[in-house]
Amino acid sequence: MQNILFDFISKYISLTEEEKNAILSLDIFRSMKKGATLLKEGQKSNDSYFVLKGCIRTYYVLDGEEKTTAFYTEMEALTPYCVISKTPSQYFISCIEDTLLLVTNSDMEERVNSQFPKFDIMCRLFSAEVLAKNKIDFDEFKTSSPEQRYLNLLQKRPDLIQRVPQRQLASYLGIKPESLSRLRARIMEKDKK
Amino acid sequence: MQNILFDFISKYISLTEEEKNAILSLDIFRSMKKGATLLKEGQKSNDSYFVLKGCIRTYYVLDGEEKTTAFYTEMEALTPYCVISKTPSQYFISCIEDTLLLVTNSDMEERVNSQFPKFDIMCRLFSAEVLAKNKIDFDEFKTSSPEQRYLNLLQKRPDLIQRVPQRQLASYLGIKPESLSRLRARIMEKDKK
DNA sequence: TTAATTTCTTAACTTAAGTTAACGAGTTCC
DNA sequence: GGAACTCGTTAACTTAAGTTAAGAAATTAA
Repeated sequence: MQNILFDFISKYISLTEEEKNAILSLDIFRSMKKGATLLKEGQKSNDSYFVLKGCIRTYYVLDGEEKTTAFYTEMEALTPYCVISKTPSQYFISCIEDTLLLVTNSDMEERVNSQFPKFDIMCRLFSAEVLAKNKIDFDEFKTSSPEQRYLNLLQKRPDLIQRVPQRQLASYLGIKPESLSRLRARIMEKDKK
Repeated sequence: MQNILFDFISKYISLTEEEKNAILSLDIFRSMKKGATLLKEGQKSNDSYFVLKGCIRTYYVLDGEEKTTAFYTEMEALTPYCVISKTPSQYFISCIEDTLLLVTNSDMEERVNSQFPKFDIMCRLFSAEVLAKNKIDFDEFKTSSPEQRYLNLLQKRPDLIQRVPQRQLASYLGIKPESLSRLRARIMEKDKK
């Protein structure tokens, strides 16, 4: 279980045994059940999440409707905006599957990072990478139609389409569930020909 | 001119005179003319940008059409994905106005950061903040209609609507220029009532 | 300053997403 | 086991974005 984490970290920095032990001693591994809620709208929090196994999502409740905007799966991290801004969260975070997470809080991070400055470097490298990738994703979203987005997802993250309920997938694609159904039927029809 | 930068940095860390001088000695200030191109599709680069004054945009050329996906104005930073991935860029970057920039390359950053580990901390804090904000922006985009996006932009970044050509604004909002024109006319009509 | 080019707007038409409603197939909960 | 709910799909209808085209306005280049 730890190995998943250390393999991931090794992509950015190399760790000594001492540093590995420091991480393990933090007791940040958390196992969550499907459906469990990590953060609620209106709530304040200092916790960041890193998914080792499973899947979590962020969603808003707008006009009584859930709008799922993002999924985080293996080796993806999320620091909610409320952690940065110290304001109540605008969105919910919950587990779509049984999920194994790292949960860290900002105090803990500051402490460890000041003890091991190397972690600052890792965080910098990791977030620069995620930032640049997010931009590409956002750009792609802006420049394509719902149908193209769906086909694109089918290529790049076929697993998501399997593991996520359709209605969540729909709002992730920026459309209504009925439109996703129709769009899928349209694609099937084309494929037949 | 430097003060703009140091004021900004002071939001994250405090700098000694030595550290300030180290930054200044890097010779990273660049003044660009309106229309100048910073990065082209297909090109490799190690340069990151930080806008001190003016405005730059990123755009793709798809089917011979320019698709502008992002604008960066005062105190906003961009590290292109090609810098991270070491692959040719998928998008262009150019100046919409006469622009004053910091241009840093990754070697330079590594050197300075290793000399002043404090900079790693700053980069970590800054990118964590930008990352969390980008997520909110993306979420907002997904959960709203083109018209809502435009009204939202009118609230949050009225300056952009002034300084940016309509057709660039349209693709930034994920629609065609004709749709933006129509949408604006629709809003005007509503306002009249 | 004029000519050329690009930009913005408007209009008519097409296409697809939003909306509302209905139905069958699971799920969850008494 | 049955009732209440939720989920995914389909259909009919509404609304708005995409497309094509044309003309006026603004920019740019000669």
